[in-house]
Amino acid sequence: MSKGKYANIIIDISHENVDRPYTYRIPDELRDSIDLGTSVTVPFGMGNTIRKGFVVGFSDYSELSEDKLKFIDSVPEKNISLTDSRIELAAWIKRNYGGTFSAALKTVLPVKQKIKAVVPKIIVRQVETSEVEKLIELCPARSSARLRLLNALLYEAIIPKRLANDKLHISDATIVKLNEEGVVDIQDMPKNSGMGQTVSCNSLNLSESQKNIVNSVTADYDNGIYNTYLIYGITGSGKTEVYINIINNMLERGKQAIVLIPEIALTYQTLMRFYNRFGERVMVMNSTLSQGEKYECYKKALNGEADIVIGPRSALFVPFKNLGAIIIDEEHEGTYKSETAPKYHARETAVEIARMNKAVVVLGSATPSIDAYYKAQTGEYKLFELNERLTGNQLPKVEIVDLRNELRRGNRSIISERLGALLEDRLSKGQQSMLFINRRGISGFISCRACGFVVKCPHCDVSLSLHKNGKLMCHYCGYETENIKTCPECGSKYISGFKAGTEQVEDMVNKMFPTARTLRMDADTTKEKDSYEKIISRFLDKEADILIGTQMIVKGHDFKNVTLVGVLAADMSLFEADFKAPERTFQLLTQAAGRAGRGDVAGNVVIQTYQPEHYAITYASKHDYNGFYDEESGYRDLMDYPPAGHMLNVMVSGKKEEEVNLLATQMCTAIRKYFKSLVIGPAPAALSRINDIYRFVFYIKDKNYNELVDIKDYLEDSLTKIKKRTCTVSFDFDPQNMQ
DNA sequence: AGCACGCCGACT
DNA sequence: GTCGGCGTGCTC
Repeated sequence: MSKGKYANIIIDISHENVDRPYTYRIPDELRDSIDLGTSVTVPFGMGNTIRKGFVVGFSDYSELSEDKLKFIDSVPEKNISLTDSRIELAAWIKRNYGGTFSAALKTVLPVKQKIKAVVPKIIVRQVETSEVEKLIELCPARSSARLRLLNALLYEAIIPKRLANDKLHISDATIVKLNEEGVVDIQDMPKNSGMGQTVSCNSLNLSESQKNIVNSVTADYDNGIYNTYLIYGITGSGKTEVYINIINNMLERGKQAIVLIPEIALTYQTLMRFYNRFGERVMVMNSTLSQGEKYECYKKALNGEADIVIGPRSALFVPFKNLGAIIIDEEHEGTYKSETAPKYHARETAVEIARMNKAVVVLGSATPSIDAYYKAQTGEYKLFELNERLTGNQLPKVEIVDLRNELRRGNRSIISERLGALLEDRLSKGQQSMLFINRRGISGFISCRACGFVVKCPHCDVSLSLHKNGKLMCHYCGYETENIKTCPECGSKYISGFKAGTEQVEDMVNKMFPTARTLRMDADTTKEKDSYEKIISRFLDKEADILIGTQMIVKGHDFKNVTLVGVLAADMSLFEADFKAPERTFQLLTQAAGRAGRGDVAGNVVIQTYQPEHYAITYASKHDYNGFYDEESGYRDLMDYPPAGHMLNVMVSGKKEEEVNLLATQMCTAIRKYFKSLVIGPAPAALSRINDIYRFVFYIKDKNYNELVDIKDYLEDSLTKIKKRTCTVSFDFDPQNMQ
């Protein structure tokens, strides 16, 4: 980006009221030392208080007249302080994932929300109550707020400031006045006590292969080698214990660690294992944490009050001073990719943060993402395997049921004869079952219930979606064709979109087994706070025989009494309009299968599908990750899909359809003219209109990621040259879901 | 966050 | 009228 006449500066005040760029004039003598991300000091506010700020952009003209703009005050000596490294990180995120600089800054730095106090303060009474009584008598009747506070101080020697502000409606001005008079003192809320007991290392009962991982990682670290490691370990092979021991070694070296977990998988048990080992040195962040509470976590990290943070994607940005390791559990999970701009991937960002801080990254999964395993194959990551179950129990028996045969035999229900028989058997034995209905990709693909044929795009090899206009459409390239009434393969008229929800399944089960007690878990039944945990614990307490649910039932939980898992329509996720569909299907099926027989009794898994010969399903049924990887990565290579190549998804949205379409088309034309990367589209997005905002997407493919970054920079730069812009443009690198 | 503006009740 | 507390809104 070229330097303009003015600098856009974000003021370093973590408060949303001032969280926007301000335009400043650049003094000539400072012009050379000012760049994107430079920290500067500027006069701010009516009193022209000198404050710190960050340069987040340049512009040539301003909406305000020039005489109203102030000059940048100075550029302080460039010290590599923590904030600077955060800016560097924000710059990296902005460069690699697009979006605004302030959005990147905001992902990296916590912003204080409206009501939340950043530092909880307390008001401490400094005088005797008799003195307070005198002050109340002397208090003029107009000083109502002062009176309220004094009255409260008669009863309480210490009042949390937030309570005084919110509940007693006393503004800071009143409190400050009383403070100046020496009546009260304003102090920080005291910390919870008892911090920092050290925990001795006891890696006693690690298996040989577990020890090997811990020792190699630690030895590398001690030799100044900061690698990224991928632990491919089947469910129950003890990955958590490996993480704990690596972290422990880091703590012994005075380093800190970040542990990322997919939101839903942070179970009470996992948490307690960390607490038992590391006590109060552990901070937990969950997704329900407010910005203010996140800010508290960041502060604790800066003050050295904690050494370990466990949390979702955003925990990555906890600013430890001596970061030693970043652990990413269930590395393959889609939640590690941000859905809002900047759409960063936690895995790649973790690797970058580790590089900046000289730390190691440890990834773990029972079904590694193709991306990560690919990098392990090329040597970019170091691979470890854990392939024995510590408890020694066997993997469950997996059967595939061909739903096309069920239809032929006249069974139109969603539950096959075989699954029905097994359910009955488990009910009679008092054992529990889980029915998993794969809701992913439910939107729109057309398949034949007689032969399993799926209508696909002739150019992109993804399934076509049924549009409201009654036509079938490809969301990659915009290819369009008429909907079909009969199957072109077998002539059956049972060709349509697949419709089945958890509710219908529950009704069906209740009809088939009137005595069975069922529990349902899906987006509807888990809306309320804690309802997810409630359903899980009710099922653990054997309050139900059958748990029916969407993907959320197959993540992470150990149900000792479950001996049967039924996957109702495995291929649903297989044909969503997305090249990652087979990968996700394989992962889901493997996880679902892993839920059966975790106790002493061997389990059964029934996978119902219209596509029994699809490689994602056959390899999952054989517990064969490597077989699946070989086939899938070969396919990605062939199509230049990630990780073999890279993709950039550009979404253009705006109120007027023609304008959006025009801009998207112009952008595509320009890229085709100036770059040699392959451009696909534009096409209307899968959700082509949301709240009367029209959305068009196009894709750019290239072997070289940086080529895509250049295209993004080019597009962003040309966008700033458009005077009146009515459309917004957002970027998604190597998208998790196609739009 | 922190400063000033202006509203409003109270006192001269 | 004038003084001063206290909430509100703005800061390039």
